[in-house]
Amino acid sequence: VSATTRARARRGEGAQLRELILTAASELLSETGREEALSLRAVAHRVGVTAPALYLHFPDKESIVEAVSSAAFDELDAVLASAGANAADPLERLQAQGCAYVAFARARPEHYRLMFMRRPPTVTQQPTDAELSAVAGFRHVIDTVAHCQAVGLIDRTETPTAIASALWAAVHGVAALLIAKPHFPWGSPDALVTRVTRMCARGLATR
Amino acid sequence: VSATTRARARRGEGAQLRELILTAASELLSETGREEALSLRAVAHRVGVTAPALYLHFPDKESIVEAVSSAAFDELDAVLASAGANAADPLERLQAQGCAYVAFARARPEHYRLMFMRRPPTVTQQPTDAELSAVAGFRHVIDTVAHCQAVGLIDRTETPTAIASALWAAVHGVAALLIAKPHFPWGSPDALVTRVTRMCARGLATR
DNA sequence: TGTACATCAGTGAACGCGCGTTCACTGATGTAC
DNA sequence: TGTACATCAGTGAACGCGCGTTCACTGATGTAC
Repeated sequence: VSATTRARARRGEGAQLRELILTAASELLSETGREEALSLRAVAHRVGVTAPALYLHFPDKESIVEAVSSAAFDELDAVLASAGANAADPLERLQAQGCAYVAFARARPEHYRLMFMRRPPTVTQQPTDAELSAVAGFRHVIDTVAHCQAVGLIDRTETPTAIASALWAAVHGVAALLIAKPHFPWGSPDALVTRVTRMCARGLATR
Repeated sequence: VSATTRARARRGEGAQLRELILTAASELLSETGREEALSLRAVAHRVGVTAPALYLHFPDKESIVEAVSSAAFDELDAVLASAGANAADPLERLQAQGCAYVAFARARPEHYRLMFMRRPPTVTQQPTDAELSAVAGFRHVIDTVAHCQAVGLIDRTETPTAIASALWAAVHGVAALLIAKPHFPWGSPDALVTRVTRMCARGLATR
């Protein structure tokens, strides 16, 4: 919202602007909670620069959005990597990862929308950077599932990837509904997320 | 896409246009798969009328969108009401309802987006018609859960509504992910949905 | 040490576009006398 | 049975808006001689 003009960068330091653009875009997304608020003019204004200056670092708007999304995927990756690190057993760790996932989504709802709720590009193309990062974060869940299977907490009739996909879908559902229907009478969001993760854990556990 | 002009309605029959508008809007959504394609001009053109004519029946664009969404909620309600009617037991019926839910979402992805993945209005207002319809459809799931509890298939430590919410979240996750990330290597979508519903059913079932 | 010059990091104005919406109007259809 | 009139179901042109993007430019900064 501040409108002061940024001092021009020195020779060779133009690349600083790139980071400032991404930060501004990300903050704009968090603060307004509306993807449409992320216009080139708004981003540029927040940085203290004019809109065409953004083209010095990005070929078009879409690539700015994708860079923001990609950074958010990295963040989620870190969250999942550390979640439940000190859990008593891997099945508990799995639940902790589920809770952390939803917490991330609720903390950054508009980023989460960008990451997981956007309309896919109509052209069937290569996986984007963002999609690859998604897979990277997903890896932590697959590993935990495999660990559960290794110690006999989950049986081995299905692959870790298949099981992790099912879990992902379930927690994504919680995250997405809480974001899209915040006024729905869920009772407490925390209760919903623990209920779902517990239901999943029970459904997977060996008897 | 056809451009022929529609014959003007006779006196007193202007209300026919309302239905035509809703049908056109709904078809446009299905065919293009893009909410942005649903512009007043596009809808009007498809009906064979000029854009201002839409204001004869709707105060603004938003109320057209909401009417389309509301109709879709009614459809989903019907789907859930009849799904798994001939299941062997209520727990199986619950799974059938889950599958039917996802099938609906996949058959009408853009309608599903409107219903469940849209940004909520910033003003915290009364529940919309659409939201009330959502509750109506949700009722069928709550009933099935209650039935399961009545016959001892699910234990009674939690309320039917709480359990149904958890189930809704889980299947919503499947639907939403399949819509938003269709190119992700899920394996077969059907496999994913049965895996999730089975996991949930097992997680809820009494031992 | 001074000066001409290339380069870099931007600016400012403008473009075309599609959008929701408004407004004054028109012309066929039915009604009253 | 004929005619004036009100009403209804639209039309056509225009509005202002914000958007992504382009383009010619400027002026400070560093470099070569």
